[in-house]
Amino acid sequence: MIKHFQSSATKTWPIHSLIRQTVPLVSVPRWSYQSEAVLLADEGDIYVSRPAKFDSYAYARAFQECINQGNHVRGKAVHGHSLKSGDCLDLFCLNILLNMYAKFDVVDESCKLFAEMPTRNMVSFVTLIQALTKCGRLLEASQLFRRLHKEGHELNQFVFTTVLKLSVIMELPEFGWCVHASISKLGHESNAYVGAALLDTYSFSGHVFDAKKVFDGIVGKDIVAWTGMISCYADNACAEDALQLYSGMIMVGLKPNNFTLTSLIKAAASLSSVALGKTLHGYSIKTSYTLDPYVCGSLLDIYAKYGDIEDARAVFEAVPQNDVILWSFMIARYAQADQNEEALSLFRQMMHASIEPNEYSFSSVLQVCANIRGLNMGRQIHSHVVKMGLDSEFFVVNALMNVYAKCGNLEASMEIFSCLSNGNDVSWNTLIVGYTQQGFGEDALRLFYQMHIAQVPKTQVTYSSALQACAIIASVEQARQIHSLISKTNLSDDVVVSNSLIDSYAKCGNIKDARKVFDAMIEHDLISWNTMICGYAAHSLGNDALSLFHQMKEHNIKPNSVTFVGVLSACSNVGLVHHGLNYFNSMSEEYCINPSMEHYACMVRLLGRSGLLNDAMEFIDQMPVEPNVMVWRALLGACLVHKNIHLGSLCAEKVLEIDPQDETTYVLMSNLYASGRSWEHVALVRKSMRAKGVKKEPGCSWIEIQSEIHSFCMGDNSHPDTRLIHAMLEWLNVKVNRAGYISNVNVVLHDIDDDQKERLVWVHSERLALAFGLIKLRPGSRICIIKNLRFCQDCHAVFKEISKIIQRQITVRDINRFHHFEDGICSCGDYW
DNA sequence: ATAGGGTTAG
Repeated sequence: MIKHFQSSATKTWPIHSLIRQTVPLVSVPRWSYQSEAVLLADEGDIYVSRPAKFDSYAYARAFQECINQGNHVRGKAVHGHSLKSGDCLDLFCLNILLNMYAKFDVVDESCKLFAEMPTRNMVSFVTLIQALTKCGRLLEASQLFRRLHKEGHELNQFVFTTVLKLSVIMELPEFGWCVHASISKLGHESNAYVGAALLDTYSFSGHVFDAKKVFDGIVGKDIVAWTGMISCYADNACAEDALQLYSGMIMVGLKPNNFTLTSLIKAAASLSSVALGKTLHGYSIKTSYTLDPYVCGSLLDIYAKYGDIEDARAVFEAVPQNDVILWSFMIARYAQADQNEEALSLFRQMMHASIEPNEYSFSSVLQVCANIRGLNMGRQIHSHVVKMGLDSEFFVVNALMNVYAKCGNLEASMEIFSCLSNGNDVSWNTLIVGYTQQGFGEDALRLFYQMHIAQVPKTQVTYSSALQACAIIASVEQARQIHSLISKTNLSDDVVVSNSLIDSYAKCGNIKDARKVFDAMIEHDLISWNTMICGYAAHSLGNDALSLFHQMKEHNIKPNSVTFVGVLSACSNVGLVHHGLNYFNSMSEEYCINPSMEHYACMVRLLGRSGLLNDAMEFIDQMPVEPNVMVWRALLGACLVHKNIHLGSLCAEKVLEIDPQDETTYVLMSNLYASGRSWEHVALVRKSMRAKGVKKEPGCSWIEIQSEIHSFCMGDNSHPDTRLIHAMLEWLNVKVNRAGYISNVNVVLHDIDDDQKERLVWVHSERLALAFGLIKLRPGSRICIIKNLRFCQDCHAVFKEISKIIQRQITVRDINRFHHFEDGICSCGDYW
């Protein structure tokens, strides 16, 4: 009550008149006290009764004060008063008002004012152009510049810096270069402000040499000019020049500021010199520039990319954590390093600190959801994103699509995609990669062709995932079509795309075409060599794989872990036990590569297949790590080939101890018992499978006829040509039997009479596919069949016979490898 | 008196 009274009492006293009196006494700088017009606005209507006439200068002071204080409401009130009182505002004052509305982000108000102004000068134009540039209305800004030019206003340094900045933001450096001509003509080139802006234009378009010419021409180079040139070098892969220029700058006695440090750290990053980064970090700490978010950001960048992510974390912890960019950056790096828990915990902390996540934070945390296949968390964040209105942000949308795709919910991913008004290449790619990774090769390829028809530009990612899709369904025809599309683009020499082509041809059964692509490549990376070596290994071309491995070493390419998986499995496919052991030992001795489970499994397979079952067992005993399912299963496979029931059941026990649901093991075990005709054991295995709810995946094979995939399941009669197929099978049966072949019906799991068993194997999916291929494909051409499981033993033997009888090459890709049949022999040497 | 230059993340 009292307070209120006192305040209203003060109000009745005209303070501004008091201030006017005090000014001469205490000589405060002119602009530091409140102007009368501001007070007038604050006091409101009280002064309306008192006729207060203000001149334009008073209003100008008032507006400027409101700008400085960021007081939006007051600014508007003062403007309102001037309109009501009819006080005149001259051009000078109106320009400040233009600027005020621009600063308060009400550019529409600025535009309105600009249109209503009785006259305008160059300052009015410059102010509005800047305002429009800042809020992204670039077209209007450039039109305004044209008008300024047409109306014949003077072109001074301010105009030039403004329009140069516009040219960079519009990504039209050519526009900036045209302006350069006028700048030179008017002699503004040597001005430090104009020079720095010009420098930026050239730097942006990568014209380092022209930038340097501008820099050299600047008279009285200040820290901004030096920093501009340093940053130009740093941005355009001339890090050494950046550092050299920096020492020149030190020599003329200038000290780096936060801008300079940011560019220098960036240069250090492009040299991947963490040591230099650390020196600059030290200097930044001394000068407190680490408090600058930009300096901090570039330090985070260099540590996370080339050093230790924990160093980056330390930088992050040492600064005030109120910058969403730094948070997002840390989260993104953790997500990329697959440190998902850390990324999530930071995201939670950020929310807790009431820092509003932006599109970057959301896309990073969504990447975490994709990494950990966290569908529920992804959904939660999705709704959060929608609430914040960020669901149309490009990166966020693609990250969301990626989460759903990675979690196997391709429908949801597709739904987001179909809601996009214009899906760009990344969203198409996300979808194609999603379908490919979930194993839906046909859907992925359908999308690829839709993308092609929609004329969306295709990238490295598009082609490699489409080729991967071809590999899944083993469609060599479509791989060829995509290959011819690629050869018409500038990606035909791309290493990643070429590597995908090699892999795709190899997986489609066409190892010769794979090699052609390999030979045609201008340069090979480690992946090219690995892909080719592993391709040869899968095709049992062990000697080709090993000779390529030696060529690789001659080219001084250092093999990695994957190379040795290829090399060792090549040895195991062709039974090179001695070589294999040598390569295995050289891995750790020569190349410092620790053997992984895959390498151990390769070795067990190598020893086991060659009949050295005891050596294989000994090898397992000597492993420094606990063997996993893969290793035991490798030995079990060898036991099956060599019919060692005792060791085989031991292996099976080991596998089922680790993974009681491993269906392959049950199948292998029943095959093993069946081969020894111990039907009670087979029955036990089947019982145990039923008890544990393990089901045998149905055998399925497919074959491509004129770019169309035909698939067959065991005993499948659903194909329209089923009658023809069965007639063909009957014919083959007679032919094979006449050739003296006796069916190895052990492989059938059921305890039924041999006649029935034989009928059962004659409807195995691989035989159906083969019969269909024989009907449909050109006589004499190679037949290529894909199977989802391991090749059946009996079918394998029959395929060998058939290849001899009909004198045709047959290729079968099973879950592990390729089998090339020719004239009664299989490339696998009957070990698989 | 009013307008201007350079630096961080996919």
